[in-house]
Amino acid sequence: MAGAGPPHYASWPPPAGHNLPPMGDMDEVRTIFVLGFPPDVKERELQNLLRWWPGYEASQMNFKGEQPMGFALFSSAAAAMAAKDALQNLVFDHETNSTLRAEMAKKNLYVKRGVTGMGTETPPFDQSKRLRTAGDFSTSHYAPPGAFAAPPPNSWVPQSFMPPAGSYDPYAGYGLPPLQAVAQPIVAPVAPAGYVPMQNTKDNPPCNTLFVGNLGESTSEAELRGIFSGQPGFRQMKVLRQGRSTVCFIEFADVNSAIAVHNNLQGAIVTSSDRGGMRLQYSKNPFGRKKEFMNNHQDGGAPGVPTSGTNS
DNA sequence: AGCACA
Repeated sequence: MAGAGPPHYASWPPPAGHNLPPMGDMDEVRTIFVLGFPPDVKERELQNLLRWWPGYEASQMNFKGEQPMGFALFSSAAAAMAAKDALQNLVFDHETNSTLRAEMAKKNLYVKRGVTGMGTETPPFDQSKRLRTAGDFSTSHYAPPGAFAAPPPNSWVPQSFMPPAGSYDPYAGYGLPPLQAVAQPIVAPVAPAGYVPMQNTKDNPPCNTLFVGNLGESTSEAELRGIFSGQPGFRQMKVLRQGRSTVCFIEFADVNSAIAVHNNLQGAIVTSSDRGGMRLQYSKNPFGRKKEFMNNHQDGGAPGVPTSGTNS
């Protein structure tokens, strides 16, 4: 099973800058996945945030979970990557301490062109009951209606950034200045206050999602996020309040990242909790995967291995 | 100890 599975992230062109292939292959993932929005975010906000970006094609906000999830499609993997980096750690809303986290999506956002019911495509994550796109963009790229003269200040938008009008070079804006320097993470990395020996009986087989237990009801999500969000491979986390205790799920990009954190942070003290150290276990069900029992006897034993999409 | 989301 240790198969060298197909890479989740298609191999991008190296950041050499100018040797980029003209308009990436169509099978490259050129969609980003953005988390960290405040719960009251509007899809329009995502669109207005991204439509300035070179190569932006469409976006969609998914409100299914506790946290809104944004997806945005770009004209190429390079453009998507650049936008992803630009959004990384962007403070979206100071009031709610919302800091964005962006990753490459696993699949491309499916943009419904018309209302034609070709519903066989599978957009990232859940099948869209709620497929929304940028709306009406009949031109190859979105041309702003002219309402906005200047991008919002204090943001990632480089000065040289102008929505291209006629000739469109998706790489014009690439090789951008180090944008991360502008957007400071508000989720400061938090080092655990200390460690407590934690015996972990009854763990599950390793997978890319950790289950965090032994957390008191007072446990602060911010502290957890501070501890975990900086860990290599961190994808997302979800906190669940269960009466007088709290549990938390953390998804990582791959099983190895989860294993590392499982070992390194075992028993780490969570200050806001009143129970000392946290217990880290592998989740019974990885993020985004349903347990399949009777449904699929063929795939009985690899909890950590997502059935990577049949990319047709 | 407590395992959601799809």
